[in-house]
Parts: sequence; C-alpha cells; structure tokens
Amino acid sequence: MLNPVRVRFAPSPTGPLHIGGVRTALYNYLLAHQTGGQFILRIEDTDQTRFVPGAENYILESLKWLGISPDEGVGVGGPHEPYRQSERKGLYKSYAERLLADGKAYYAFDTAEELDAIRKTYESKGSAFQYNAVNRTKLRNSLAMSTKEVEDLLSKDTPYVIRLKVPAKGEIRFQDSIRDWVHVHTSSIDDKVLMKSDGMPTYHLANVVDDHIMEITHVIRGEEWLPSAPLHILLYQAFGWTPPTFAHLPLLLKPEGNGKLSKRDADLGGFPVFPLEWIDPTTGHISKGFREEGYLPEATLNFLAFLGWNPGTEQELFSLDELVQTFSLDRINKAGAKFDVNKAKWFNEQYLKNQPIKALVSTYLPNMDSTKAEAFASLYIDRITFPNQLGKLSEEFFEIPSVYDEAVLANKWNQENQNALNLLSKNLNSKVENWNSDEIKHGIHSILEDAGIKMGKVMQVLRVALSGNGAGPDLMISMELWGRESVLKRLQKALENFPECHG
RNA sequence: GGUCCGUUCGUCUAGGGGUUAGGACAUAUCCCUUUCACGGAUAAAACACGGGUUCGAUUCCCGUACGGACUACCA
Repeated sequence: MLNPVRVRFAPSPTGPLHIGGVRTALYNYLLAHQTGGQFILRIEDTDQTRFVPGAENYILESLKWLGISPDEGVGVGGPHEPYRQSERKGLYKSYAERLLADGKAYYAFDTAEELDAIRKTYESKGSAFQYNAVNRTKLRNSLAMSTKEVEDLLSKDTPYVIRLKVPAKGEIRFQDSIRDWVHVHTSSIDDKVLMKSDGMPTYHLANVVDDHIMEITHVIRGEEWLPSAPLHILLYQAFGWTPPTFAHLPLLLKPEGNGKLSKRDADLGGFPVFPLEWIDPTTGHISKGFREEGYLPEATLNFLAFLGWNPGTEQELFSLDELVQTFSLDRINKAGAKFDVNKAKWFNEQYLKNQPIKALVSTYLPNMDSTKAEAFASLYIDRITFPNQLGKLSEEFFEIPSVYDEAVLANKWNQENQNALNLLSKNLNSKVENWNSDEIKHGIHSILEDAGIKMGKVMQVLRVALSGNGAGPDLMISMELWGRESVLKRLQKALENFPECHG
C-alpha cells in the first residue's frame, strides 16, 4: 500500500467538462481512494475573459453523477479554503513579490501589442521569438532598465507583468510516473508571465503555489501540460520547494482520422464527449451528454478507465471499488487512445444486464403496471443498449400493428399458414384456460397438431400477424403480455389485412 | 519552424531478447433459438521503416517516417 496521496483535479470553468477531463478526474480519484488520501477539486478561474456561467456547477454535477465527488475543495470545503483561484488572488501576488525580491523574477512593461509585433517579425523571418535570456535585455523590463526608470513606471501605474527569470543555461530533469525521465534545456523555456497586468496570476504561478500550499503530492494531468512541466519544476526550485510527483496522461483521440477528440467529433459522430448535456449559454447549442444518452455512470467510468489504462489481467468489468483497488499509475499507457463508441456501448450493455429490473422499471416505465413492466423489461433487457429505450419500445410493443413485414409475408404467407391462423383465431381462446406463456404454447401446439401442421412452419407468420415484425423477443411471453383479448384482436386484424391465399 | 512526447490486429490493449505474439470491441461463419438479440464456438486481422547490439530482436540502442502536444498577459 502506498502512502496517502493528496491529488487535485483543477479544471477551468470555461465550458462543459470534456470527457478526457473526466478521465483525469477519475484517475486522481482512484489514486486518492486507493491510498486513503484526498481528492481535491480546485477551480482555476484566473482567466476572467473566458469565464462561462454554469460551468463550475456543471463540473460539480458531472462528478456527482459519476460518483467521484471530491473529498475537499469547491463545493465541499476543507482546510485550504478558498479553492477557487479567483478568491486567492492576493496570495499569488505575495509569492510573485518574493521571487522579485530574490531576483528570480522581474517586471516587464512590454505591451501585448508590442510583443505581437515582434513575434510577427520573427515569424516572417521563419523563426520564433522567445522572451528569454538572449532577448530580455533588449526589451522593456526591469532587467534592461535602470532602477529609477522602473520605479518611475511603477509609480505612474504603468501596466506591467511579472516574468520568471529563467536561467540561460542548465538542464531540467524530472521523472514522470508515466513517461520516466524527461529532460529539457532551460534555453528552450520562455521567461513565462507569472502575474498578468490585470493582477491575476497565470496558470503556472497559481498552479505551483496552490499545489504547494495544498500539499499536493501527485500531479496527474493531461499530456498537454508536459511541455510546461519543466517550467513548473523551475518555479518549485525558485521557491525552494520540493516538486510533487508528476504523471502526464495520454490524450483521448478522435475515433477516425487524426487529432485529439473534440466537440466537433461528437456532433459529427452522433456520440457524446461530455458527461452531461450542455446548453451553451450564448449560442444555445446543445451538446449531448453521456447521462442523457443513457449511459450508466459505472459503465462510463469503466469505459473511461480502460482508455489508456488496463489491469494487466483479462478482466474488463470493474466496479468503481474494484478500480480503486486495482488502479496503478505505472500501468498507464504512453500513447493516445482513440475514442471508440462501440466499446462504450458494449460496456453499457454489460452493466445494463446487471441492473435490478425493479429499479429500471420504476425510472423508465413509471406508468406501467409494475408486474407487467418488469416482465416487459426482462424480455427486452438483452436487446437494448440504453435503458431509456424501454419507454419507446413499450409503446411500440403494446400498440396493435398496422403495418406488416412484407418481405416475410412474400416468403412465408401461404395456404397452410392461412389455415393455421384461421384455426388459431377460432380455437385459441377456448383452448387456453389460463393465459400464460406455457399454456399458450401448449394451446397453439395442440391446435396445429390436430390439423397436421408443424409449429415451426407457422411461427414467423404468426409473429408478423401479431407484432408486425419478422423478428423479436420470445413470442409466447409476448402473447402473455399482450393479453388474451389483444392477441385475438391482432389475429383477426391480420387475417383481414393479409392477402387471400388460393390453392 | 522549434521543443517535448509517442508508434503491437480496423479500435482499446497484453506481452517482452528465443511465444503458434494473448484478450476485448467491431467484422464473418457456425451452434443455441420458432425469429432476432443474448450466450457459446471458430475464423480473418498487428509488432511503422532502416540500421546497429546480439547466436537470435517485435522486445535494447540510434536514425527515418508518421502521429500528437506545446510554442499567449488561455488553461
């Protein structure tokens, strides 16, 4: 057993939580619970321009639906409140000033426009601009200016940012739990902005400061953060702190073609990439949710867990508790995983079969007589992927058909079948005393036998006559569910509608 | 362009110096079944390429190709 870990899931409230983010949250949750540690939810809302109302609540709701709620953080509280970075604003400033005082960071007065222009110039020359040791002396910052100049600008409330003074030479190395050793030269790292001119910290500063203060031991996040991990290490070093263990997760990729899974893929492929339905507050665009599609939380979790991780055994079905027991960081893959809807559906079917029928019926067939509903659900449980199919299916099932499978009739409808159906129509009622599937079967059998007709020859036509369809669930049980009267009515209607046979 | 990361059946993956390269989804066929589905069985299907190292490489090393992420006062 590992030492208790403290991990965090730190999304930005800029829209609905992506399914890849859900997987990140899941892995964090799993490790925390396996070790008896804490899973913390921190909201990283330092970019006020991208704030989307409702997004934070969406995140909370999603985790709740999946059963992976945080032990600490936004929505639940804890010893390091507040857990919303916008509410911790002042804190970051003081840490940035500490770096400033130690000469590990500096003021920069270059405007966004100035830097854009410089970047464009570099680009047109086919190279890329870096705000780093070789360029910073030529730019407008406290390293290139005199102390007086800087004080002047500051006293006049000139907008400024605080940048990290990245050493010109050196190698940053760290051991990622998934990728092993990663090394990068400091020369390829920019003097990243730590504090923005609006007084908010950037992700990098806020993240490192909070992870340290909140005593985070393991940072498990998406691979998109791998390139900035060395910068974070540098920041830990600048503060004199021990960095946490990093684990950078492989990305979730498009089902077809190349690239990472995006919202567009969902719209195109007709499957969800968000846990819950999301209605965009500005455009009104509706994005599908796993929940609304009919995915069960545990199936969703199981499916997600296996995208990039496996237990090394041949077991594929894992409850959340089993995942907690079995999960380990070192069995996570390095390569990205394509999202496969078929597999997701298969997981759902597996979990659906194990759902108690009673519970299914009470939520999906609330208006039907419960005995009848349970029998119906049992009849269809192996034939559906999502429990919410039950409602529509039951409507179709109990409706007397008006269209009949023509292909089957063209093939099978003949004089013998017509005789058989006539006989059944005439005699079934009196032949079956108690209307249940067994007696119905015996009744049909004996009626046909008396006429010298084989049951197998009649069944499919009988099915079409009664249900309209050439295929479907057990006919005898179906007949029991339809009831005596309805069956006789169906039979009669079919006889009236089927063409007359001659010869 | 630069930096970093990756590459086993169509997909998710197991494995790892000597294997008939295993499983699951999807596909096909068969069995079960009055039909369809479920279930069962079987089949087809993979180590990106080129060099090393080695008696031997899919496995280790180096390149190449391809893919991806990042390259903002976004996270």
